[in-house]
Amino acid sequence: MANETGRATLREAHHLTRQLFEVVERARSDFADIAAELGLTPLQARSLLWLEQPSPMRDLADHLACDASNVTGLADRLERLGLVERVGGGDRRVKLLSLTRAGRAARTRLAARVAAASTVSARLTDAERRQLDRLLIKLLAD
Amino acid sequence: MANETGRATLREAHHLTRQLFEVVERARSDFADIAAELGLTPLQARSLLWLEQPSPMRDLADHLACDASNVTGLADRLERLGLVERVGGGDRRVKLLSLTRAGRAARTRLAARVAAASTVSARLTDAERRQLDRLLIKLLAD
DNA sequence: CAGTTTTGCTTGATGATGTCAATGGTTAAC
DNA sequence: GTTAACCATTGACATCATCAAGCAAAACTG
Repeated sequence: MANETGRATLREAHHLTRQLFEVVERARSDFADIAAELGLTPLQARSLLWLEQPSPMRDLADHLACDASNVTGLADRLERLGLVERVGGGDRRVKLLSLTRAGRAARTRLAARVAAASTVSARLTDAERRQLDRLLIKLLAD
Repeated sequence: MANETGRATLREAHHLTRQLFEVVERARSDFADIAAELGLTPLQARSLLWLEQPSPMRDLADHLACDASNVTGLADRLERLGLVERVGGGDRRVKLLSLTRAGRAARTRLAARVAAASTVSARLTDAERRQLDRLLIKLLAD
């Protein structure tokens, strides 16, 4: 690890990591732009897209991998924007976040824009996509 | 784009994008952990690593791709931690951020930990790294 | 059944980061 | 030498993150 090859590998790894970050950063930025077009933050847009079905706030917190108290504020803002509403479920502890009519419209627009902008990997051929898939799977293996 | 192939491609692209995010998220999380070990936020750690030479706050703002006013607060916090200090350069408008002795020590520790944890692509063979490099370059092409 | 624990949501405190607009001091450009 | 551009700071504001505390409802336990 202290020889020439080791150092070269480290530099190379760093280079690859930086490129990976750049690709993702670009995708993230594209998504943020789309969200901003609808006056939403990325997190709000992600929530909207995920809320295909009325869902417990707890589940949304899990999906977003954030604290439950965070979702309270998030839901407050989305509610103030008229995009979601809190409705009761069977369990009276639980509040389901349900898209309003306006929320569904926003979600549809979001989805369409995201799909249209999903050119991230449109630059790759089928074979290249399969290659990338294989590499990413290897990187993500436990 | 409305045929079977088009739809399949879209799904596939989404799948790949999600995997890319996951890889980067893992790397980001690893970095955040390392930063946290030194009581730093990721942004503070990035700044420290970048401050190899005393540099204008403006340059740091450019590197971090954030507003200059943001760097003021960032520098305040790093200064409060005793890791950097503001020193004057030739241009009296400019303030250089310069690592203190403690800052250099922290930077060294950070760099070592980052290098050791840079196993993100250590799971790939040389050939696979070259493949990944080629694919990422294609994704990043303008 | 009664008492304890767990769960789901909210609230409040606190901190880091992001934006924007305005300011003061300095340099550069015309 | 006046004007324009630049650097850092400040203040107001919003978002997102964590943490601790609290309440109500459910689930579990003896």
